[in-house]
Amino acid sequence: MARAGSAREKLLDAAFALIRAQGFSATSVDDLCARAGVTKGAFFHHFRSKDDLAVAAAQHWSDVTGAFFAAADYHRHDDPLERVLGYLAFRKDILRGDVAEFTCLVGTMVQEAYGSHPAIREACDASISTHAEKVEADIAAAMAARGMAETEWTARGLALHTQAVLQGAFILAKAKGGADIAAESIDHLIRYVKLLFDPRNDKGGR
Amino acid sequence: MARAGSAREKLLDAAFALIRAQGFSATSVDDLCARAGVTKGAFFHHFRSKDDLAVAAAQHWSDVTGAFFAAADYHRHDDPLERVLGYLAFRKDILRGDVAEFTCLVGTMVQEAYGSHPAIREACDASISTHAEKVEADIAAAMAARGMAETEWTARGLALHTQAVLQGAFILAKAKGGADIAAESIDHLIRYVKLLFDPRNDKGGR
DNA sequence: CAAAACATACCAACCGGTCGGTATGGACGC
DNA sequence: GCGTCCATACCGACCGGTTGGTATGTTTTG
Repeated sequence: MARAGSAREKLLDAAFALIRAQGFSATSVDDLCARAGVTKGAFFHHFRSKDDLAVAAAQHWSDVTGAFFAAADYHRHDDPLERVLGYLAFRKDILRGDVAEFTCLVGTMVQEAYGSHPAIREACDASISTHAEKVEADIAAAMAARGMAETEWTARGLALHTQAVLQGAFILAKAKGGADIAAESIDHLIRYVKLLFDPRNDKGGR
Repeated sequence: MARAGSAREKLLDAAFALIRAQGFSATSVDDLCARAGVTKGAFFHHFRSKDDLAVAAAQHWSDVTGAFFAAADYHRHDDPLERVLGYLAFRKDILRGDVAEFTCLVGTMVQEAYGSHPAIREACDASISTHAEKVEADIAAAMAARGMAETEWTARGLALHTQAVLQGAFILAKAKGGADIAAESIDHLIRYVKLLFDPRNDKGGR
């Protein structure tokens, strides 16, 4: 597809930075072009519309974050539960720098687009769901390894819950202007997962 | 202050509906006036700027939701833990109708405003924090009633975690276009709180 | 009647998007 | 190996409509 360093790549990178910091609507095409160092002509050569850019950015976000998490070393654990807990610890670890540097592009975008831009909503949903499925696989393996068959919750539901906690933690971080409460929320999530898989609480509590 | 049915009230109501559905930036002053059935003159008579409207909307949101939750009947329980669980069950109960009808105004707004509109960020933070403090009071009472002194988590941290889960559940609901996963996430939160207060897991697990 | 509450008319800046054009480079006939 | 052809990548002036905001009335209310 497009070469690295091309206008398309630069516009996508600019979209990551600007939309995460200001939101989608508040980011103009001119803003994106200025940040990417290209002109409007280049923008509309690569993207049919601003909405089209949003969809492409969501897909690119999936690719970039997918590779990022695939390269993380929590996958080394043999025990799938350790991989899940390692994943969550990793998510906590990367809460560094400015808020806009660790928050989620698609989580931010879907809030503005879900009602009026179906294509964007769908692309964001796909990004979140694809990521959740990887977590789900480890959760399901951990359940199977422990013979947990009668839980009143599912691997998929718990995987999506982890994503909800992360997205919510980002909102609190934005509201309070720092990552501290986000980290605390992830600690609660880690504690919850440990409790769920604790033999004393078989069947998921109660 | 302003009478009910006045232009100010109508504009604030319009802000609730439009911003929850489209976000803050995508909602124009003209949109708000049209929805409220007033003119621009009325808008700028009551609010110095669009940002000013956002701050007022966040404060009004605090008032309205504060009264709404104060009137809910989970407060009847004598056991503070039952009040906490009743609160969460209530939050799950009110996930009805369109997504824009049950999601959080300030959670939506702070995503677009945190970096560039400090006054709005602050107003949203105040709204979330004030609400969380009421949950915190019941959590703290429940901990005291059970003599839980050595937990590695605090009442405030858990209260904020409940808000993070709710905000995250809203994002997933927006991404997926329905309330189902939001409800499932709240179920996980309820299960977590029960586990935390389960005597078998004293000291908060591990 | 004075002040508060609204309406009307208007503006400059900015918005997403279009359009005619150029620069580059690879494919292909000869 | 050289000119023709064409697709891709990119440029930047420009357009009509919309934006937040203002200036100046008119109406309502205490």
